[in-house]
Amino acid sequence: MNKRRYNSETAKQEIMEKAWLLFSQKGYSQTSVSDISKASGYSKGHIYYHFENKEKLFVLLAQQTMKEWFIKWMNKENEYSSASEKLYGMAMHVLYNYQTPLLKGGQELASNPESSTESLKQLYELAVIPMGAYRAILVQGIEEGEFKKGNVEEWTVLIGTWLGGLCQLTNTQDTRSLEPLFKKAVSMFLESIQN
Amino acid sequence: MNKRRYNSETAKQEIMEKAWLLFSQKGYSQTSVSDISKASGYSKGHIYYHFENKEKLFVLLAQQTMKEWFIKWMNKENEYSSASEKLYGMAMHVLYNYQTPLLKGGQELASNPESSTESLKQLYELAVIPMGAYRAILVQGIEEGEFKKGNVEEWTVLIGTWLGGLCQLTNTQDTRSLEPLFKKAVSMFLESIQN
DNA sequence: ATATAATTAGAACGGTCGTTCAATTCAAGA
DNA sequence: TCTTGAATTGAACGACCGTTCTAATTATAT
Repeated sequence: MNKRRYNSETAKQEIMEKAWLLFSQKGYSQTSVSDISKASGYSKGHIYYHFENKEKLFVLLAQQTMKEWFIKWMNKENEYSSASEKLYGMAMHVLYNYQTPLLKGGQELASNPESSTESLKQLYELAVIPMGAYRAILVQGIEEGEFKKGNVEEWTVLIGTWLGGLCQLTNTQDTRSLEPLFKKAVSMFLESIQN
Repeated sequence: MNKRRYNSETAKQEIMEKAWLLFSQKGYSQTSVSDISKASGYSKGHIYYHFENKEKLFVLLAQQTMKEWFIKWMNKENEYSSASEKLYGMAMHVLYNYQTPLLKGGQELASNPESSTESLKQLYELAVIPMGAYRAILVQGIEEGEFKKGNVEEWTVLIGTWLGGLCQLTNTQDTRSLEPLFKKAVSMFLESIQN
């Protein structure tokens, strides 16, 4: 093959994009570095020029994905005023932006005894982010008298697991068609916590 | 090694037990046939004497697990009379008997493009079983006037995803300590559908 | 023009994977 | 006792894994 010279940074970006796609589709261990090489068009050696190893590449992508998810939510949050509206908005945000396939890869990596402890820690910290966002909404609702005074931690976990569970459906169903279901979940949840 | 002769059926059983354990702990692709061989004490060749291949072995275990889950529920169901009680009972049954780790392996297998279509179909049929059990409870509740007349299919999916999402917590938290959370989810759900 | 360093490809490495197979042992029937 | 076939092993196979290394190419600075 020719050793053309291309912008190294865009190369890195392209590798990350293709890797993200493959990890999402096939999971962590079922995606090989060769797969990423073929899909991106860059040699295996070049991938290792940019990234220390497969595990670190994955963690980086997971972090980036979660970061984008959070920033995107922060930008959208102000569109809603009441905590109830925010909860509906969050449900839609989760439906359309929460990348369950990639996180599934994270569980895979996490359950592998050979994963480095540092990666495990980093992945764990990732899971905390959405919970924080949920909690913030619930706290606002309580403070403004919109929601009852209740066990915030419990509520946070409950809405988190519900939305997470619903997200699994995106594997088998069209995203758009799931909107009513997500909204229904929120409305049922609100029935219990609203004043 | 000596080629001792042992009861072949118990050998098969022991292999299945160890395989089940490993698949649950490490997932599908991270569990090798060699792992199963070492853990069970039977040679690799002997595993292939009993099972066509790794994929079929896994599907068999998944089917068996789900079957047992369902039978166990059927036996327990009569302990509860009202549909509401049954829903609480089901939540506990799911918490203590729903083998998420193994099903995680199922998702792994399902997302692998090289899995045989037959295995995929069999895994999909598995996911239907618990939904049927949830639906039955909801239908009973409606027929006996305990629950509102509502969209049963929607309710089924909603309680199913909620319980499924909550089950993920068993990966990081003690099962016993999750009881209140599961019960709280059911009580919130009931608030919305009870007459 | 030359030297140096960054970049890129692809072969090579040691290992493991799922699977197959020949060889062997054992139990039971003839 | 001899034969047959089921049971069992472990070596062997080809493929692929993540990673490393060498060599080649190119850009840049001198």
